[in-house]
Amino acid sequence: MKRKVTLKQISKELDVSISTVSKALRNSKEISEDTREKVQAFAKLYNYRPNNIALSLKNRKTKTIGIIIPEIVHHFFSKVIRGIELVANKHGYNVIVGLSNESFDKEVINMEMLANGSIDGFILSISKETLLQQDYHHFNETISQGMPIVMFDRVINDIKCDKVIVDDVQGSKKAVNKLVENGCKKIAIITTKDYVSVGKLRTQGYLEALDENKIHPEADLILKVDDKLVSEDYLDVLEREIEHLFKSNKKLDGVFAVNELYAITAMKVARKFGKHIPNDIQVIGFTDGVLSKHATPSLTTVSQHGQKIGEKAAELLIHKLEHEDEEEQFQTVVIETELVERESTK
Amino acid sequence: MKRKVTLKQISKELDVSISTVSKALRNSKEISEDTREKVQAFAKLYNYRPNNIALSLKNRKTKTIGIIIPEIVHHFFSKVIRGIELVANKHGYNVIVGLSNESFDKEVINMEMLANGSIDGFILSISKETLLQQDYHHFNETISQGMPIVMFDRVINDIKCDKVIVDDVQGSKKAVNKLVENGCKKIAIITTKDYVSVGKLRTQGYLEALDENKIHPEADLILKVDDKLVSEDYLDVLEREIEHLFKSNKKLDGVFAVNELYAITAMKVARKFGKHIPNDIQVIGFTDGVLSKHATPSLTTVSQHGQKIGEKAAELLIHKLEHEDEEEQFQTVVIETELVERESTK
DNA sequence: ATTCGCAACGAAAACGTTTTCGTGTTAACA
DNA sequence: TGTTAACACGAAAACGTTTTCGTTGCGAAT
Repeated sequence: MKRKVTLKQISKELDVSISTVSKALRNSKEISEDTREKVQAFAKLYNYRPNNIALSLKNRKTKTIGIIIPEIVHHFFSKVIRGIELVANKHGYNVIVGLSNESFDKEVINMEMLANGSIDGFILSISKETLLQQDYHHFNETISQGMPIVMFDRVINDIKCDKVIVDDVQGSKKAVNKLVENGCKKIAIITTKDYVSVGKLRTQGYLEALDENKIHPEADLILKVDDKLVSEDYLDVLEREIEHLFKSNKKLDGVFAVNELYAITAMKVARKFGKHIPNDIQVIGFTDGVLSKHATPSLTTVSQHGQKIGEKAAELLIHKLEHEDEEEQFQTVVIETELVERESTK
Repeated sequence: MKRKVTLKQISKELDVSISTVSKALRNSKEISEDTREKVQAFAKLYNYRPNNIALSLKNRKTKTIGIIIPEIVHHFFSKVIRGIELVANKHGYNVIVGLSNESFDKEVINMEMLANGSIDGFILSISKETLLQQDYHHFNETISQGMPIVMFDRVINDIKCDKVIVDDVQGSKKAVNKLVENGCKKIAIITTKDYVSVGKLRTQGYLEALDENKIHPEADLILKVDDKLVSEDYLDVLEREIEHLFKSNKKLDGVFAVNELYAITAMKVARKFGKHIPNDIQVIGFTDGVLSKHATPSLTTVSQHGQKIGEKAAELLIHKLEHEDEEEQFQTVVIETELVERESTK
């Protein structure tokens, strides 16, 4: 087992100083061609690679991006990571991942672990618990220590950082408008409680679209599911609530669900009630995951372009990291959604 | 913007030496209670946290695990990551993720990036291209430099490292036996080309199970899909090949697919041919993902327990890292599969 | 003969820790 | 009074780099 070779070892071996070795390897003109070749040959032979940690310490840059997300077993988030990793790697950055598991404490702990020198900046999406408690001190603290943050998807407006979001309102309007175009008269929305910012915005889009189409919103058609507790029987609860929605609205002919799972479950319930999709009821979801593509019938969705979100977030962060001199100003980039039509609509 | 405070700054501020500050913070008995309290109060006030990079350099340990996987937008791999992250965090480790995207070059580059001091050890699953080329020098080199590796799922036998695998053969036998028990006479397998080790093993399990049940294998019933090129029309090709399988085997009544996508597609084709699932044809997949759970009909699968695989891999690696003195010996842990029965079988 | 400039290299600081090994002061003891 | 031991602290090395600032030797110019 041959340990990694260092400058010091090379210098000892060749009987020159450490500085000479370092300079020779970086092709400094200070060093004679003779010794330069000698050093480089030796380094190549022993497969010398500068130690990243030492470089990080010296440069006070780690070339590493920290990602904090609520959950990784999730199509949207993994797509975002892929996007981040793609552009990060292109710029010579690595990516370190922390999972909050939707918990405030884990979010804080993970951030503290990484903020102490391990990374140059954060890309994150806020956990539900944090959104609920509205305690954002950890974000503000890391920012005030000079570490930039880029938030995506689940963001908070009054935090001084770049943001990448989806045009949730517009996306929802596209969906609802489609349903209206396709002849739906009674359109329900299955959404989350309002503390989840994206849920709130999508609900808003739904309401605006109804308004623009001169349709009166009905409280009965708005189902706000509480997904605070991800318990074992979560799916059952969800299904029961949707069943209740169907029962109390016999004439329901359109459903807009703010995520894939809600949409799939709605289709399941519809089938249970003997409704044909899309003839009796049309369904549109949000987030373009595997489920939507491979469900039967396949699901029309508002696609979020997770990978593009990740790419943009990484670009923003890296730009900030490599242009620290520029005056501070934060932007919010909106990634366009796209309505992907499949079999669950006419 | 207040930069992170260091020992040196504290020492200057309180007019003591750096050593005194360090010792005071670590509650050394060398330091008088007086100065200890003074230092700790000051440190708390300024929210002092030791710099991870400096610690890494000093201790020659980063407390970070490098993960290299072919793809992150994949239920199985993200579950594994979740498992790794879980136990890594419990032991105070962080997790840094590199994606090979099934490419040999990216795998090598990613490993080199991380191997130069950034991490203490690797957990990885080998890319298809690497498996195809059979070039394993990068694994052997990192190992010979004293950096431990744990491989999971897609592994190579003759590399000196710990491995965590699924009992692919047994799992497949469970599936096929189930189909036989349920009365299937003509059972097909949809699998990958043999260079994907798990595909090969699952095919082997299929054949063994047939043999044990005194069923003659038929070449026509074995469909080996080439997933080397993940092209645009990959799905179409897959579908056509499966259609061909169905056409040339009219009496087909059981399908065992080595992954979720193949299984789902098989069900789709079956429906196209007017076959009812599970009455006419029963289908079993491998890997327990979202698709299986939420498809209609929901899919009976051989569950791999991705999270458990990740947990075990992390345990093995961390044990090796924290007991470097122990004599080298490598183990291969087999994670049991489990047949999860759903609607696609009787 | 003295100065100058250049080529080629080395010493040392710095990044932020921890730890080993002094060192000076004081109090107790012979 | 002189020795010793405990106490409280500081200096310095080490981890592996890069970079600034010497320093040396030597040929050329004055």
